[in-house]
Amino acid sequence: MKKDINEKLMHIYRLLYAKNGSRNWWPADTRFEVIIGAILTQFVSWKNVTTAIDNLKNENILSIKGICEADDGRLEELIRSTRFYKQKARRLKEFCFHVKNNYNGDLDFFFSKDMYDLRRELLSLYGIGEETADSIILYAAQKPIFVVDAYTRRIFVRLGFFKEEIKYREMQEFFMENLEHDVQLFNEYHAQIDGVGSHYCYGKKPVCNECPLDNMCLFEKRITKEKRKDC
DNA sequence: GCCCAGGGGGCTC
DNA sequence: GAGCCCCATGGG
Repeated sequence: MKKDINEKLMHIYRLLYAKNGSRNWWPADTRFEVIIGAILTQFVSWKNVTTAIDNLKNENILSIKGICEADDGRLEELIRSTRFYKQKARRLKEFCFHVKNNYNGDLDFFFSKDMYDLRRELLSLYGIGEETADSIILYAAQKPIFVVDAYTRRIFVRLGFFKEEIKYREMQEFFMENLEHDVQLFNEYHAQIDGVGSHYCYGKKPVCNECPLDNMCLFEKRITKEKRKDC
Protein backbone atom coordinates (compact mmCIF):
# COMPACT_ATOMS: atom_id res chain seq x y z
CA MET A 1 0.00 0.00 0.00
CA LYS A 2 1.38 3.40 -0.96
CA LYS A 3 1.18 5.64 2.05
CA ASP A 4 0.62 8.91 0.18
CA ILE A 5 -2.23 7.53 -1.92
CA ASN A 6 -3.76 5.93 1.15
CA GLU A 7 -3.63 9.28 2.92
CA LYS A 8 -5.30 11.05 -0.01
CA LEU A 9 -8.06 8.47 -0.17
CA MET A 10 -8.60 8.62 3.57
CA HIS A 11 -8.63 12.42 3.44
CA ILE A 12 -11.41 12.34 0.86
CA TYR A 13 -13.25 9.78 2.94
CA ARG A 14 -13.02 11.89 6.07
CA LEU A 15 -14.23 15.01 4.25
CA LEU A 16 -17.30 13.17 3.03
CA TYR A 17 -17.92 11.51 6.37
CA ALA A 18 -17.57 14.79 8.24
CA LYS A 19 -20.25 16.31 6.07
CA ASN A 20 -22.70 13.44 5.85
CA GLY A 21 -22.04 11.23 8.87
CA SER A 22 -22.60 7.51 8.68
CA ARG A 23 -25.00 6.57 5.90
CA ASN A 24 -25.85 3.18 7.43
CA TRP A 25 -25.74 1.24 4.22
CA TRP A 26 -27.18 -0.81 2.67
CA PRO A 27 -30.76 0.46 3.17
CA ALA A 28 -32.45 -2.91 3.72
CA ASP A 29 -33.93 -4.95 6.56
CA THR A 30 -32.29 -8.26 5.67
CA ARG A 31 -29.38 -9.44 3.57
CA PHE A 32 -31.78 -11.13 1.20
CA GLU A 33 -33.38 -7.75 0.68
CA VAL A 34 -29.88 -6.38 -0.06
CA ILE A 35 -29.49 -8.93 -2.84
CA ILE A 36 -32.88 -8.21 -4.36
CA GLY A 37 -32.18 -4.48 -4.16
CA ALA A 38 -28.77 -4.91 -5.79
CA ILE A 39 -30.36 -6.59 -8.80
CA LEU A 40 -33.34 -4.26 -9.04
CA THR A 41 -31.28 -1.06 -8.77
CA GLN A 42 -29.38 -1.77 -11.98
CA PHE A 43 -29.63 1.41 -14.06
CA VAL A 44 -32.53 2.84 -12.14
CA SER A 45 -32.92 5.28 -9.27
CA TRP A 46 -33.28 3.84 -5.80
CA LYS A 47 -36.74 5.31 -5.36
CA ASN A 48 -38.10 3.04 -8.08
CA VAL A 49 -36.53 0.11 -6.26
CA THR A 50 -38.21 0.84 -2.93
CA THR A 51 -41.59 0.75 -4.64
CA ALA A 52 -40.85 -2.72 -5.97
CA ILE A 53 -39.43 -4.01 -2.68
CA ASP A 54 -42.49 -2.75 -0.83
CA ASN A 55 -44.65 -4.59 -3.34
CA LEU A 56 -42.73 -7.82 -2.74
CA LYS A 57 -43.06 -7.38 1.01
CA ASN A 58 -46.77 -6.68 0.83
CA GLU A 59 -47.22 -9.78 -1.29
CA ASN A 60 -45.17 -11.71 1.27
CA ILE A 61 -42.78 -13.15 -1.31
CA LEU A 62 -39.56 -11.41 -0.32
CA SER A 63 -37.73 -14.68 0.32
CA ILE A 64 -35.94 -17.32 -1.72
CA LYS A 65 -38.93 -19.61 -1.47
CA GLY A 66 -41.35 -16.80 -2.21
CA ILE A 67 -39.55 -15.66 -5.36
CA CYS A 68 -39.07 -19.25 -6.59
CA GLU A 69 -42.74 -20.01 -6.23
CA ALA A 70 -44.03 -16.68 -7.54
CA ASP A 71 -45.91 -16.58 -10.81
CA ASP A 72 -43.67 -15.06 -13.50
CA GLY A 73 -46.22 -12.53 -14.69
CA ARG A 74 -47.11 -11.51 -11.17
CA LEU A 75 -43.46 -11.03 -10.25
CA GLU A 76 -42.94 -8.85 -13.32
CA GLU A 77 -45.92 -6.76 -12.34
CA LEU A 78 -44.64 -6.22 -8.79
CA ILE A 79 -41.23 -4.99 -9.94
CA ARG A 80 -42.46 -3.02 -12.92
CA SER A 81 -41.26 0.26 -11.43
CA THR A 82 -37.62 -0.81 -11.73
CA ARG A 83 -37.48 -0.68 -15.54
CA PHE A 84 -36.43 -3.68 -17.69
CA TYR A 85 -38.77 -5.59 -15.41
CA LYS A 86 -39.02 -8.73 -17.53
CA GLN A 87 -35.27 -9.21 -17.51
CA LYS A 88 -35.05 -8.38 -13.83
CA ALA A 89 -37.81 -10.83 -12.90
CA ARG A 90 -35.79 -13.54 -14.61
CA ARG A 91 -32.64 -12.40 -12.80
CA LEU A 92 -34.35 -12.65 -9.41
CA LYS A 93 -35.73 -16.08 -10.23
CA GLU A 94 -32.40 -17.43 -11.45
CA PHE A 95 -30.54 -16.19 -8.38
CA CYS A 96 -33.09 -17.68 -6.01
CA PHE A 97 -33.22 -21.01 -7.82
CA HIS A 98 -29.43 -21.16 -7.79
CA VAL A 99 -29.32 -20.83 -4.00
CA LYS A 100 -32.28 -23.17 -3.57
CA ASN A 101 -30.91 -25.90 -5.79
CA ASN A 102 -27.23 -25.73 -4.85
CA TYR A 103 -27.25 -24.54 -1.25
CA ASN A 104 -30.55 -25.83 0.03
CA GLY A 105 -31.80 -22.25 0.03
CA ASP A 106 -29.30 -21.38 2.76
CA LEU A 107 -27.52 -18.03 2.30
CA ASP A 108 -25.11 -18.80 5.17
CA PHE A 109 -23.98 -21.85 3.26
CA PHE A 110 -23.68 -19.91 0.01
CA PHE A 111 -21.75 -17.07 1.63
CA SER A 112 -19.36 -19.38 3.51
CA LYS A 113 -17.21 -19.68 0.38
CA ASP A 114 -13.95 -17.90 -0.24
CA MET A 115 -14.66 -14.31 -1.33
CA TYR A 116 -13.22 -14.64 -4.82
CA ASP A 117 -14.85 -18.04 -5.38
CA LEU A 118 -18.14 -16.42 -4.39
CA ARG A 119 -17.46 -13.57 -6.83
CA ARG A 120 -16.79 -15.96 -9.70
CA GLU A 121 -19.94 -17.88 -8.93
CA LEU A 122 -22.08 -14.76 -8.75
CA LEU A 123 -20.66 -13.52 -12.05
CA SER A 124 -21.67 -16.80 -13.68
CA LEU A 125 -25.32 -16.14 -12.90
CA TYR A 126 -27.60 -14.44 -15.40
CA GLY A 127 -27.92 -10.73 -14.80
CA ILE A 128 -25.18 -10.41 -12.20
CA GLY A 129 -22.23 -8.36 -13.40
CA GLU A 130 -19.31 -6.93 -11.48
CA GLU A 131 -21.03 -4.13 -9.63
CA THR A 132 -23.99 -6.25 -8.61
CA ALA A 133 -21.74 -9.13 -7.53
CA ASP A 134 -19.54 -6.86 -5.46
CA SER A 135 -22.51 -5.14 -3.83
CA ILE A 136 -23.83 -8.54 -2.79
CA ILE A 137 -20.41 -9.62 -1.48
CA LEU A 138 -19.84 -6.46 0.54
CA TYR A 139 -23.32 -5.56 1.75
CA ALA A 140 -24.99 -8.97 2.04
CA ALA A 141 -22.11 -11.42 2.61
CA GLN A 142 -20.13 -8.83 4.59
CA LYS A 143 -16.83 -9.65 2.96
CA PRO A 144 -14.21 -6.95 2.27
CA ILE A 145 -14.47 -6.14 -1.44
CA PHE A 146 -14.55 -2.57 -2.73
CA VAL A 147 -17.61 -1.68 -4.78
CA VAL A 148 -17.12 0.84 -7.58
CA ASP A 149 -19.76 2.32 -9.82
CA ALA A 150 -20.50 5.15 -12.22
CA TYR A 151 -20.33 7.70 -9.40
CA THR A 152 -16.92 6.42 -8.29
CA ARG A 153 -15.66 6.82 -11.83
CA ARG A 154 -17.18 10.25 -12.20
CA ILE A 155 -15.78 11.65 -8.96
CA PHE A 156 -12.31 10.16 -9.16
CA VAL A 157 -11.92 11.06 -12.83
CA ARG A 158 -12.86 14.59 -11.88
CA LEU A 159 -10.40 14.57 -9.01
CA GLY A 160 -7.67 13.48 -11.38
CA PHE A 161 -7.07 9.93 -10.12
CA PHE A 162 -8.31 8.08 -13.21
CA LYS A 163 -8.73 8.46 -16.92
CA GLU A 164 -12.34 8.40 -18.02
CA GLU A 165 -11.97 5.09 -19.86
CA ILE A 166 -10.63 3.19 -16.83
CA LYS A 167 -12.09 -0.29 -16.41
CA TYR A 168 -14.12 -1.49 -13.45
CA ARG A 169 -11.47 -3.91 -12.21
CA GLU A 170 -8.74 -1.28 -12.48
CA MET A 171 -10.70 1.11 -10.29
CA GLN A 172 -11.44 -1.65 -7.82
CA GLU A 173 -7.82 -2.75 -7.65
CA PHE A 174 -6.73 0.84 -7.06
CA PHE A 175 -8.90 1.15 -3.97
CA MET A 176 -8.09 -2.31 -2.70
CA GLU A 177 -4.37 -1.79 -3.11
CA ASN A 178 -4.44 1.49 -1.25
CA LEU A 179 -6.95 1.01 1.54
CA GLU A 180 -7.10 -1.30 4.54
CA HIS A 181 -9.29 -4.30 3.74
CA ASP A 182 -12.01 -3.55 6.22
CA VAL A 183 -15.68 -4.34 5.66
CA GLN A 184 -16.89 -1.31 7.57
CA LEU A 185 -14.51 1.07 5.76
CA PHE A 186 -15.43 -0.31 2.33
CA ASN A 187 -19.10 -0.18 3.24
CA GLU A 188 -19.02 3.42 4.34
CA TYR A 189 -16.64 4.63 1.63
CA HIS A 190 -18.88 3.44 -1.17
CA ALA A 191 -21.93 4.78 0.62
CA GLN A 192 -20.28 8.19 0.96
CA ILE A 193 -19.42 8.27 -2.74
CA ASP A 194 -22.99 7.42 -3.54
CA GLY A 195 -24.16 10.24 -1.32
CA VAL A 196 -22.42 12.93 -3.38
CA GLY A 197 -22.16 11.19 -6.74
CA SER A 198 -25.20 12.81 -8.28
CA HIS A 199 -23.64 16.25 -7.70
CA TYR A 200 -20.65 15.36 -9.84
CA CYS A 201 -20.07 15.02 -13.51
CA TYR A 202 -17.13 14.97 -15.87
CA GLY A 203 -17.29 18.71 -16.31
CA LYS A 204 -20.45 19.43 -18.28
CA LYS A 205 -22.47 20.76 -15.39
CA PRO A 206 -21.47 22.71 -12.28
CA VAL A 207 -20.79 20.66 -9.22
CA CYS A 208 -22.84 21.26 -6.12
CA ASN A 209 -21.58 24.23 -4.11
CA GLU A 210 -22.24 22.32 -0.93
CA CYS A 211 -19.94 19.47 -1.79
CA PRO A 212 -16.85 19.14 0.41
CA LEU A 213 -14.73 17.93 -2.49
CA ASP A 214 -15.20 21.04 -4.63
CA ASN A 215 -11.82 22.56 -3.93
CA MET A 216 -10.20 19.31 -5.03
CA CYS A 217 -11.37 19.77 -8.61
CA LEU A 218 -8.01 21.46 -9.22
CA PHE A 219 -6.53 17.99 -9.37
CA GLU A 220 -8.42 17.47 -12.60
CA LYS A 221 -6.11 18.63 -15.36
CA ARG A 222 -8.64 18.01 -18.10
CA ILE A 223 -11.21 20.47 -16.79
CA THR A 224 -10.89 23.73 -18.69
CA LYS A 225 -10.50 27.07 -16.96
CA GLU A 226 -14.01 28.01 -17.90
CA LYS A 227 -15.42 24.87 -16.41
CA ARG A 228 -13.24 25.20 -13.36
CA LYS A 229 -15.20 28.31 -12.41
CA ASP A 230 -17.97 25.91 -11.48
CA CYS A 231 -15.79 24.63 -8.68
C1' DG B 1 -42.44 16.15 -24.97
C1' DC B 2 -37.73 15.30 -23.68
C1' DC B 3 -33.93 13.81 -21.16
C1' DC B 4 -31.73 11.04 -18.04
C1' DA B 5 -30.87 7.54 -14.43
C1' DG B 6 -25.86 3.70 -9.42
C1' DG B 7 -26.26 -2.28 -15.27
C1' DG B 8 -25.93 -6.32 -17.83
C1' DG B 9 -26.49 -9.54 -21.93
C1' DG B 10 -25.69 -10.61 -26.53
C1' DC B 11 -24.06 -9.92 -30.91
C1' DT B 12 -20.52 -8.47 -34.34
C1' DC B 13 -16.03 -7.81 -36.08
C1' DG C 1 -11.81 -7.12 -26.38
C1' DA C 2 -14.14 -3.01 -28.05
C1' DG C 3 -18.28 -1.13 -29.93
C1' DC C 4 -22.98 -1.21 -30.42
C1' DC C 5 -27.85 -2.12 -29.52
C1' DC C 6 -31.40 -4.05 -26.59
C1' DC C 7 -34.23 -3.88 -22.35
C1' DA C 8 -38.54 -0.25 -21.69
C1' DT C 9 -40.24 3.07 -15.96
C1' DG C 10 -40.59 7.24 -13.60
C1' DG C 11 -39.26 11.85 -12.23
C1' DG C 12 -37.78 16.50 -13.25
